[in-house]
Amino acid sequence: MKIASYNVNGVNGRLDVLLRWLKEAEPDVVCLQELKAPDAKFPVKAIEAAGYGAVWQGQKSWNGVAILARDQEPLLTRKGLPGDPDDSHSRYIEAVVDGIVLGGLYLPNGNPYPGTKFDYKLAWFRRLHEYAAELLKLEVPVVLAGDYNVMPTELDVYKPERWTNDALFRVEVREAYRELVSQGWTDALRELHPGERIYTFWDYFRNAYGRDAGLRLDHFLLSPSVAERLSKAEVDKHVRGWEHTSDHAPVWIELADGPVKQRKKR
DNA sequence: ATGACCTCCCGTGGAGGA
Repeated sequence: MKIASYNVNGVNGRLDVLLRWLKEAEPDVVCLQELKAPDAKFPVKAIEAAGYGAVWQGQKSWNGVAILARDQEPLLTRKGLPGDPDDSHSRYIEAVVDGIVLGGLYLPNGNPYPGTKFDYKLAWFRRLHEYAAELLKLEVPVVLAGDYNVMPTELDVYKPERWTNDALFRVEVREAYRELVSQGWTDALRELHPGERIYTFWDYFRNAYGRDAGLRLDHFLLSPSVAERLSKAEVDKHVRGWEHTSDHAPVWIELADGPVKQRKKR
């Protein structure tokens, strides 16, 4: 089972790129972020024509998340993260596909630091902590996938010293990510590629992609019963080199039908 | 230190992104 996450940076402006990648990569499930479209403008017909069922939570201009499933309809279980009924941002959607609970999330950017946007980011992170702990207690297979807007460690930034006061790399945010993982989640890409430089985002400025000046922002957190099935975790980096592409590349994991036994202990 | 680039909006520049 192949599960992907892709911050498309505008689902309509990027529709051709998304469809091209879907055809090439053939993921079974996709979590999308930054739809930048209201519910009524989600391109459901084109996505269905490509062979995917979809659930989505749109928003005019900003944010927006969706879950796609190949040859089936995702079973919607939640729209919005609990903990703040006044939160109007579309940043969390959840569905069950093939017995796995998929939480698709788009964590706030939080810049500039310091300020109200940074405070909102930390508050959103705290709500995610609480809800993620509840999910773990259920002891069901869960994947929390999306754009976390955090580089977890210095290994995840092309030039860490330039980012110390950025909301994506502030110590408070890295600590929040570390605490979340320590609840019992497995960071899938890091699990299979310890010590390796992996980026999922390259900004549009200064030929960042050409210089490989990237950031690792898009993460998969796996509950224990999913983590033992993890067989691959990769970034479709070449997609970032396409015309009219997003500033993020698609990221994906592959799950075996049962436990993968030969994983080295770390 | 700044800006560079790209998206969306009823726009003809501004805001937000990272």
